[in-house]
Amino acid sequence: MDSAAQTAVTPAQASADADDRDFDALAFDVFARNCPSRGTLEHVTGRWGALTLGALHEGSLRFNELRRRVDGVSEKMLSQTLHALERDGLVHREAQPTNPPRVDYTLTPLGHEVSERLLSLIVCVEERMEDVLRARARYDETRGAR
Amino acid sequence: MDSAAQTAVTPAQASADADDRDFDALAFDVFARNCPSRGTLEHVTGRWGALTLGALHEGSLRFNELRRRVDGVSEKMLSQTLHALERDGLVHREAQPTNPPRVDYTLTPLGHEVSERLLSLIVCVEERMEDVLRARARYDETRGAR
DNA sequence: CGGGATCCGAGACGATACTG
DNA sequence: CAGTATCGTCTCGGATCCCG
Repeated sequence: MDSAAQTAVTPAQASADADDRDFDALAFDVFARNCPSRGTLEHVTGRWGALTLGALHEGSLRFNELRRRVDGVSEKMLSQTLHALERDGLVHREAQPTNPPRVDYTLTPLGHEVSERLLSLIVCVEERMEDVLRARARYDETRGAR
Repeated sequence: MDSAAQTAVTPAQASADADDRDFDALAFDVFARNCPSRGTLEHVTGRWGALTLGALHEGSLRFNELRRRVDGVSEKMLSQTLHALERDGLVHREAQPTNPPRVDYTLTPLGHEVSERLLSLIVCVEERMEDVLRARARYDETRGAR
């Protein structure tokens, strides 16, 4: 696999002392303001994106099944979220022209890779939630609950 | 049946109608609307939370170092983000009463665990960014760019 | 059932100014 | 340097109505 985003560097210009920037060999640096990966990361980690991917990680789901699983999401936001994820190639949409209409949403292989990491994070947060709650109580006590 | 009635249940988790949830034994289900873990997850995965934790994963940083590392963040949002993360017990703030003032932000052990998973996700997205961009181009082409 | 279109309020966000 | 306070903008997101 070649990296298409790699910029050709002339030997004359490639001064070996690029010491100001510890380049980590990544073509897409999410820390840079204009990097497209920041947008995708926000789709993935956004309020509804994360939960949607998490729900689909268990298997294919239909629109209203997703709505029920992701408690509290509105039709609009779910639709919007699914569009963004589909556009980014993380979710596959399969519509069947039956009546009543039936549409299944599934993770793509790429989406599965991402959601696996995401789930790991979600589970980690869930498991450590008691620590978080204790830290919050301590913080609020010290600061007078702001 | 694993319904161990004695599993450590915190007083904070009061709403428990567990008749419909059979898939796991997690006390804090992020898919539930009122679960506090959802808030913490949003702090962690939010636009600035994720990048802040990612930046701190490499080591302790000062306020303005963070500002420079997390490209594009405003003082206000960085401050706000750090407060939320500190309150959740993910970031430790250490102020030294020197002149000029010096404040270091460090990940707590818990924060480190979380940021490790987060970084895994971030790196995954960065590495697969070319696939994402290709998927987007295909999507936009098919749909006529919306 | 599976959505799209529209309205509108709340909160996120950035720029600026000010403090210690 | 390390923030807080205030203000204006602008997006997010829910409610509602509508369609195939």
